[in-house]
Amino acid sequence: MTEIAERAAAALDDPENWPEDPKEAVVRQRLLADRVRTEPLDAEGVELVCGLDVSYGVGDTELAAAAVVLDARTLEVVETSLVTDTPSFPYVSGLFAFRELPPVLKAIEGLSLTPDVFISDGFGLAHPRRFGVASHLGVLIDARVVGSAKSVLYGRNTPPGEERGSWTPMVAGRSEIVDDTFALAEEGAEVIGRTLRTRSRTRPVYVSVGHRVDLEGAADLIMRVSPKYRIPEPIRHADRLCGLYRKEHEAGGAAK
DNA sequence: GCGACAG
DNA sequence: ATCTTGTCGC
Repeated sequence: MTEIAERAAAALDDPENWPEDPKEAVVRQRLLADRVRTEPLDAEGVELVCGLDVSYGVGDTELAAAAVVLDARTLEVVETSLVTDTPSFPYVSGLFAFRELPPVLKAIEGLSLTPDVFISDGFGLAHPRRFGVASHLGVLIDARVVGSAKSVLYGRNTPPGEERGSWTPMVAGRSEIVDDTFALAEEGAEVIGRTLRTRSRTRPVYVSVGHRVDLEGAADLIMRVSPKYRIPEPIRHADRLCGLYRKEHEAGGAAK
């Protein structure tokens, strides 16, 4: 078992990590948020990237999580890990981690490789308490994690240019940001993420620091692993994998 | 009080 | 997230 797998198992076993209700969950987030660290990430130096995603079944009774490791250079899948589970926490915007991390940690536990960085389908610092799933996961297993979300949760956003590679900062709090002149935002307000166009004339994705990466490196990595489609390849693979897996699971078990 | 609200 | 056919575009 790898060190990361062991830490994932330990995080799952600690009851302190899994509050019963939203109220306690918020307290837990505030406590752990202090542990988030930002450090430089050399996107070009990454060799193994792991995409994570969760899919849901009908009636809120089952979900599937996938961890897919890709060779960052060729973008070929080198390992996959799948797991099915039962939701034990309701869906509450801002408290994602308490619902999705249990199965995700189990999927990570099943990996035999050690990815250089993980990509989570959600936010990191671009969160009301600066502690979205990406940061939460990173802190629990002490790994590098990048957050890549498909829609906005928190902060001010400005649409980037239409071409692939264009981006604008996501800003929290009061800012003097006006239209596309975000230079002012860099000085006064807090930059919590990046609205990034991974594909020309297609909706952008929202990148933020999860844990032990910096925003520059995170955005560079997302661009590197999204050469063709809007959604980063690691996430696309994880999405497809757990989606199909869950479908087959229902088809075989739910004999009506 | 009135919106907004990751997957 | 999920329920769902065709359709416009490269």
